[in-house]
Amino acid sequence: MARPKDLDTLPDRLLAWYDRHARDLPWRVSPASRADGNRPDPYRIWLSEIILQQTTIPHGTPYFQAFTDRWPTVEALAQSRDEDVMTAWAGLGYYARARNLLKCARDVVALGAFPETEAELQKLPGIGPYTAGAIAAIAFGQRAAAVDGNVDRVFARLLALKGDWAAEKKVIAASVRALVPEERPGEFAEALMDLGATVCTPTRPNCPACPVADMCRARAEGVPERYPIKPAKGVARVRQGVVYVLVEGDEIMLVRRPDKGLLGGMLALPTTDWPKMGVPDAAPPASARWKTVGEVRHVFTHFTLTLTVQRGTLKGKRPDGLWTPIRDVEGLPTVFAKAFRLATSGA
DNA sequence: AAGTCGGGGCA
DNA sequence: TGCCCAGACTT
Repeated sequence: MARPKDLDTLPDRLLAWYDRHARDLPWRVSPASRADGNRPDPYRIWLSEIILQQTTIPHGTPYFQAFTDRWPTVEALAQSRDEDVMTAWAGLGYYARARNLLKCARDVVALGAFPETEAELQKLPGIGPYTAGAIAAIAFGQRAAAVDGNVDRVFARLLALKGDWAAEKKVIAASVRALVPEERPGEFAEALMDLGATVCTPTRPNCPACPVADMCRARAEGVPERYPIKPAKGVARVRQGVVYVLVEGDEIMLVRRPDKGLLGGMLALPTTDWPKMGVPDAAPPASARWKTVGEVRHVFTHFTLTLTVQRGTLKGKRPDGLWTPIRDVEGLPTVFAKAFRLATSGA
């Protein structure tokens, strides 16, 4: 794959910049510490990469601390109960990550250790092209590329890529792979991501602070923030449903959602479905005197959900469910936490 | 190749 | 409101 000759000095210049400007992150071994012979812990690198998939560092960091405090090793995590991991993950989103996290931990324990190559890592659940490259490079010093959203943006600008975004992303991946240095491949990956996160930012890139600004075609064109050029998204979709807060005494009825699909495997309140079109069929979990207490609105990636919150006090026989003292409720995904708060606050 | 899958922060 | 964030998996 051909690449502009003028990117040849990028790795050395980027690593020199990284030596002075690396972010200090809980799972990371700094350049100075690496110089002292310290190496990243593959378990912590893997865990941080899974947590940070499509997740900001401020949001993910407290979860990383909580997970490593409670499960300091992959062996400890592999032995934990599924419900405990799902509860610890509640609020982070993309819950398939939590299910795959546990599967992966158990696979790794069965293997005896984390595999060290990109290809072997990518066979594990929850580890795709980006994460495999990141772990191989950062934890095992392999010459692998880790192309995340930051790196896509940095290279879209460096090369001023104007074509179809899906096709340009392949150009970027090939360009980055060709540039990964033999020495310090992991720090090269970290440096590219730091550059994107702190200098080559989405809306207001700080080009004067960029160590490779002179190589940047978007900078030369004068409007670097115009890149990357992505296709417009479709019209926003809206759905609606009903969520039921069924109470008896000081206990509330919860349910466990099926593993597949939206909020899979998570603790939840009973609901109707929320069809793509029209209104849902009423599906209260028991016959009771239901009163509407309000609505909650929640934005998912590809639709906005409005749930009517109905509250009922049970008089007859309890339906099957996870009846839980109201004060002990934890581990609900955010949309249900909103409904729970609405129905139990001041009422 | 296109859809699905969360949640929070910010312009 | 729309976009972004250390993307992966399913169809």
